Amino acid sequence: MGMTKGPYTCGIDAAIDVVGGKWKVLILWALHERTRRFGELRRELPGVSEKVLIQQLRELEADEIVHREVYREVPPRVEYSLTDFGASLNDALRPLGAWGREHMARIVRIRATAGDVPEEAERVSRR
Amino acid sequence: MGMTKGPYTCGIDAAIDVVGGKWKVLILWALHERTRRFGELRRELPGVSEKVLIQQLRELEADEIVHREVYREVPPRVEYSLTDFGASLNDALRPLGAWGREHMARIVRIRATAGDVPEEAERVSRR
DNA sequence: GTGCGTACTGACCTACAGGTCAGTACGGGC
DNA sequence: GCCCGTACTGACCTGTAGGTCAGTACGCAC
Repeated sequence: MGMTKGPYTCGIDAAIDVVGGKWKVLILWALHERTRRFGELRRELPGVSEKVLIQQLRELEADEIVHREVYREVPPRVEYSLTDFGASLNDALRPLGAWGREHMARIVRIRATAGDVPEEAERVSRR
Repeated sequence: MGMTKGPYTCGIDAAIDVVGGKWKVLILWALHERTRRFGELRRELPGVSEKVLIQQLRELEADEIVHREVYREVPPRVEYSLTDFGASLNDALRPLGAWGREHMARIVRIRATAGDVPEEAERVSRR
């Protein structure tokens, strides 16, 4: 995804570099309500593979967004939670989530209507 | 990028589907201040290829985020601007941009320090 | 000693976003 | 007749994010 990009051109660039993985925002969303075990997270994100889930959790941990707590038991137990830093990121994402929720219907409608591409002649404005 | 994903799991998912291209947020950012010609945009986004820039502009146009105005002159002139819908998306992105700008130094520092991966033993908490 | 549940790890593969580069249409200037 | 600048288009290639799947360590229960 991102990771080790050169100096960012703007703040959004930097944020996307941190949260740009396929499942990362969903992970943040899931951890927002409460601490979760690895297996819980996997069940929470239908379609994610174990490999990628761990991978993205590790990256988020490296970025100090999530905290990983290992309990040396058998069978093993690992709990993931948001750090304060992660919580602040989640807050910053909230307006975007609200926008998406608010306009989801419109987006879906546009997507469904796609293919009705107007001819170039019609797209052009006469001067 | 996104395009025609199934029903979204949450609002952020939907928003990312719209704005998830490599250059799309930068395009929004550039158009936020003022209308731009195609060539201006290309110069504004160092590293973008013409093909991809056009592609992403077309997708944003299809999503009613940007407006494309063609002036039938020679040489051709095409101006891109934000729609009201696009402006609202830009507003929703602002907190994320602020977060990134605010914590950019930290992110860069973390990235630079990466490789100092603590041993598993040290990462584990004794109970 | 066989099988269980958990949280991983690693080799392998694939799809596709995005990059490269050459080509097109248009009229104006020389 | 030829080249210029602009805004594209399309064939081709590549890097890599992410998916599949098989394997591991660990103690406990039976």
